[in-house]
Amino acid sequence: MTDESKALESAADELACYCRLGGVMDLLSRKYAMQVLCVVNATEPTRFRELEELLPDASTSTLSARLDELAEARLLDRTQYDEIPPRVEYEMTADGSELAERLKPVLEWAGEREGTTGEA
Amino acid sequence: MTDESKALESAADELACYCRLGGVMDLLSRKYAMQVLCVVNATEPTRFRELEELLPDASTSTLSARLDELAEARLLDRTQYDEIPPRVEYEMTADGSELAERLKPVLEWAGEREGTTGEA
DNA sequence: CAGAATCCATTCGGATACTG
DNA sequence: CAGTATCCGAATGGATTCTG
Repeated sequence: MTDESKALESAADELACYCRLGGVMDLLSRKYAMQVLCVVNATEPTRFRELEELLPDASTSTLSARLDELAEARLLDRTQYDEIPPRVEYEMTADGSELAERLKPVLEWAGEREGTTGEA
Repeated sequence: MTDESKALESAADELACYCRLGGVMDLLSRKYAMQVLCVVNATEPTRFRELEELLPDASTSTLSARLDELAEARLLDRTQYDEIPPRVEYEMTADGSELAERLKPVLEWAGEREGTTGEA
């Protein structure tokens, strides 16, 4: 088998996959989901308050929802310390970390593009 | 300056960016947007019909909407040939292609994860 | 501090039908 | 073939208020 046909085959495999990404992609498509992942990945252990400061446009409830979803999907871990005042920390799971690394180039691209394109 | 402090600085830069990704991320967060980008990137020039076959879960109107948005954001180009029957082809712009390449690892990860995680 | 709960406007996306 | 137009229910996210 030639390299070329191998390349074609793997392209076909990828394509076949693209139609069945369901669950995870829906999760990632929710507002700030990718940002949350990358911010936690870059600052872990991360507290709720930090997240709010780093993503000021996101509302408390949205952030909270995203955190729950990502934790339930085992992309990140939530650890609660019963102190006063209460403290909660979020950290990446191995899976979440892997995803965040792959997400980074995308968000960086998005960051560079801001302002680059003249948008009305 | 040490490598370490450089790393910290760039981490800070990245973080500062994550709060201002607005527009593009909203675009990418719409349903099937990332898939469309990657499918076109892998099959260009791509016709509407192909897209529908490769992403059968997406409705005509959703696909159409996504294509419009991505074209308007100059992530892909739309070329219309006035033949009978009509033919339209979508291709990546340089920008879109760059993004699609960065998106690929993410979608691949998503593909591998399907079935891997016991989801109800 | 770290959310949970509630309420609501808006958006999104699917189905369907129609067009050049 | 390649959409567009319309309609509508479902889901989403923001604001606000309250709690352990």
